Amino acid sequence: MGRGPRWCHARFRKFGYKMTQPREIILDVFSRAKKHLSAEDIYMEVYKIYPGIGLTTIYRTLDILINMGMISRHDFGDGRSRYELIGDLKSEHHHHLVCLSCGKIIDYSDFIDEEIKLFDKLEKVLSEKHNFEIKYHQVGFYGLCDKCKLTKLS
Amino acid sequence: MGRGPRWCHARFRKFGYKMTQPREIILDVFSRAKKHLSAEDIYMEVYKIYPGIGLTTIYRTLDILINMGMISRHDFGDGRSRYELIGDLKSEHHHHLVCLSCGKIIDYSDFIDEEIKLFDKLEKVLSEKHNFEIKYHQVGFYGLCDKCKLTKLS
DNA sequence: TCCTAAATGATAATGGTTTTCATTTTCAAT
DNA sequence: ATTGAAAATGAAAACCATTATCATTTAGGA
Repeated sequence: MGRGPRWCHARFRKFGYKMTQPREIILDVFSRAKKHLSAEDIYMEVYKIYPGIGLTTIYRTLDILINMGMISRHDFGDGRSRYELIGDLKSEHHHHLVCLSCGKIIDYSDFIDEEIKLFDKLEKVLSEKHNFEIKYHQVGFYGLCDKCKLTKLS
Repeated sequence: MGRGPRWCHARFRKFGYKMTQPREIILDVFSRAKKHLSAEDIYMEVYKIYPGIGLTTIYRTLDILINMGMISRHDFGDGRSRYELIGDLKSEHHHHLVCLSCGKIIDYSDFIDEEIKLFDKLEKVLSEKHNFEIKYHQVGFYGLCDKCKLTKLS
């Protein structure tokens, strides 16, 4: 609901963009994704049904979707950006555990209630104090995952 | 105190590294810095007193300092990493407001008490639950700063 | 002072992302 | 349905932060 091709078409139009097959497929890939996707992840998925696709188009579409507020970009420090749909429950809070060694990313949802309360308050105060329009926030805990913790003992 | 060249020399030795002039100057640049520095920021500062410096040495020294736990790396999504000394009051909490348009970064310290309490708890629970060794955490609010908010109205 | 491991810096390579540009596609107006 | 201007596309080259290579220099214990 509100996610079909028609709805998207109108949404694209509203922003002055055209709806194209590559864009539709990219959105479809996003809606089926169960994790954060890199540009290349998306490229490879789209390629399966649309081998003519170019990486350039992936990047351009990502820019557009970010502009339209439909996806968010994340940076986990491994040199490549990850993207995910906004609006899904899973993406409402961008809180992660990131392994500095192997790059593994774990989403967590502990203490979400407490966090939401604090972050709502923070967002309100910060945006007023610094005259900042806050779009989203990100929380990352960085360290070593179970496996890499063992490796590092050598 | 505990920051002089002698202290650093011993600290480097302890990790099997040698103390060199480039490294000493880089540390000096850090200690005088009032904000997060990019590799090139550091390069340009060091260049003023040591024109023989190479960018490669900057990057290698940054790796070493991170390994020794003397600096931390931050990623604000503009494609280049920033670094700052650990141990200064200002760097104890890596909480920032980042402008998505101009890249401006604001450090804030509101609600720090409440945040510390929550993050201590979170760190404890998460590290146990996921068997993760947490080194540090980062919080970022992303949006538009006062100036860019106006620009975007056009 | 000497010796060896470590550090250095010029250069080239890497890899994710952007730019360029000639061609193709979309879609509102006809 | 056809048309035409504006937007989108993809191949290739450019970009740029960071990393690897390697011959030369330096640090610091013996």
